Amino acid sequence: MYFIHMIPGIRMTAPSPLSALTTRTTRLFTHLLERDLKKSGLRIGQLPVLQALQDGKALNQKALADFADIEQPGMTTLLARMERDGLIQRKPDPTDRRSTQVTLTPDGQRKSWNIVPIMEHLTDAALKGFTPLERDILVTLLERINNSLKEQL
Amino acid sequence: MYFIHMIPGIRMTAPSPLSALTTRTTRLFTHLLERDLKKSGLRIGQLPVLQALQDGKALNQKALADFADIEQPGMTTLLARMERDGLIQRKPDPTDRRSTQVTLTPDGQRKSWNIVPIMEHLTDAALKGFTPLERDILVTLLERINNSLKEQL
DNA sequence: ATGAAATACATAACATGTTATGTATTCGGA
DNA sequence: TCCGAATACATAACATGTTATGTATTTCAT
Repeated sequence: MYFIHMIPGIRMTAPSPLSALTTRTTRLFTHLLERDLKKSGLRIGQLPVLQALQDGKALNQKALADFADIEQPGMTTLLARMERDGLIQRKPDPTDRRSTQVTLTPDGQRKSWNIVPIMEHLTDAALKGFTPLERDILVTLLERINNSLKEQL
Repeated sequence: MYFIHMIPGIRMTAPSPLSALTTRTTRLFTHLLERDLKKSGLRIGQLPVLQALQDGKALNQKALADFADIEQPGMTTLLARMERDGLIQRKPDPTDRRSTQVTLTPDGQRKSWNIVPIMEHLTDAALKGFTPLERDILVTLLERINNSLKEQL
């Protein structure tokens, strides 16, 4: 049986600038992730693309934008930089001349293997001292906020 | 007496890409906040500056950068845009010729009053259905993650 | 008192994202 | 079948942030 007051440090606070708190957390994650990815020559914006294409899949740019949850022009410029840096390849879709098939280069493939341990290490560091229950509570509460915010769209 | 299982929707999950969850939440906050601020002619990056100077205070750019938790060059360009848009004024510090005193213009002052209700409304929407206890738990857990991540810097 | 270090600001180059808009191709209904 | 709508991508302009670097001023230790 778990009691909420068993969560270390729990205290009753005044309303907090919640968006500022999530923003700071995200910027810390971003900063540390960029630092760790640097050794592999990767950038944080590239992660969703590398993840989506890791198993050799070919996707078009719209599908990648949807996967990464960014707009299409953002994906276009991201892929231009990744192509410039030799991480991906684009070739025309033979079945639809509007569309472009994107795949990882061998170098992109190789570098993508570094991502999982880096993410795991950082997540472990972030959740240091968390019980599995606390982690679940956090995820649940964040997802509830996410859903509430999506209703505002 | 509170039991953790009383938190609606609580369930035991596999480890989640926590940074992706906080990033999505932050981007939702940003998107909605930008939308609401647009009516007042404000942008999200301007909020810390308006907040720091709201009561007529004059701060130099370094102090504002520290307050906003961004680097100095980012604050320089932000203030250049805000000056261009008539929200702030810069004048040389008479006691230190390296330094610039930044103050809000009357227009900046006036617009800054719109911020608090907008933030409150969005926070209320985000925390819809949260008990005060749940809000406190979320803040506590996020602050613990923040502190753990800062140790990694 | 002076010279090295620290501080405040600016600028350049860049990554990452947005909205607005244009172009080419494909799809689907009259 | 053909024309208008939808789709895929590109480009421009911009906001927001970063690191690297330069310049001017101030501070501080010898």
